[in-house]
Amino acid sequence: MNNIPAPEVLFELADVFKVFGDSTRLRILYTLFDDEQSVGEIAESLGMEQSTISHQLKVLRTNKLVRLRREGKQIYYSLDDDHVKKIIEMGLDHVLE
Amino acid sequence: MNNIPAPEVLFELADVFKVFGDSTRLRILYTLFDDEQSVGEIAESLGMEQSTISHQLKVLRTNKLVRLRREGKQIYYSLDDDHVKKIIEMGLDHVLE
DNA sequence: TGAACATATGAATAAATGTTCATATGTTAA
DNA sequence: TTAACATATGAACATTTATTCATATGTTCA
Repeated sequence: MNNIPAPEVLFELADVFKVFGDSTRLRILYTLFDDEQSVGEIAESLGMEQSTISHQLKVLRTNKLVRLRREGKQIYYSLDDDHVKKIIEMGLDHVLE
Repeated sequence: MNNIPAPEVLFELADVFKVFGDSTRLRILYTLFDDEQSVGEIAESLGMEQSTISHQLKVLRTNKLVRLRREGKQIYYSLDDDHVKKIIEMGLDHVLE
């Protein structure tokens, strides 16, 4: 796996890491580590504007890091797959070493 | 591991991912996957300005993703540890899935 | 010492990005 | 249908960031 990936893959890869590269998005992801939460719950729990959370959830969604489920008026977000946790764990290992 | 890390850890974590979130830096890291390279070699191989590479190597160095070794006039850079490869592999898995 | 070379660095600029405010969209219940 | 609520979205603004150019620093060799 020593070759540089094709440009479009490389840009996608950079984009994925960019998504993890913001503390607000990391906090949102951590909030979803245990179980799904509605937009309002996340905003409340992080003490941030609903709008901010919504914008960032869109970024997370676009990059397939979270998925959503509608239930009545609320929309519940959850982590999309296990990569998310693993990537964060890897990063944390590096920071804490 | 369900708790949100302390703010300063969180910011560090975001910073690390930020470093991976740029295609130039990813290309530099890939260039170093096999073995060490001098600044000039990297610049040449990527077809970019020496100055650009030097600036980005500094970012990589600051975040402990690469280390350097001086040999005469040249400075050879190499990956600092295995986390680097692993983190990139994880990201790639996510992109390619 | 001085010339040649390799790398680093500072300032400037353009582009990307996170947050806020205001408002739109969509859902529920009366 | 309308009111109330939850979420999404667009525009604006401030901040961050990647690249370039010019130049400084540091090393080798004559």
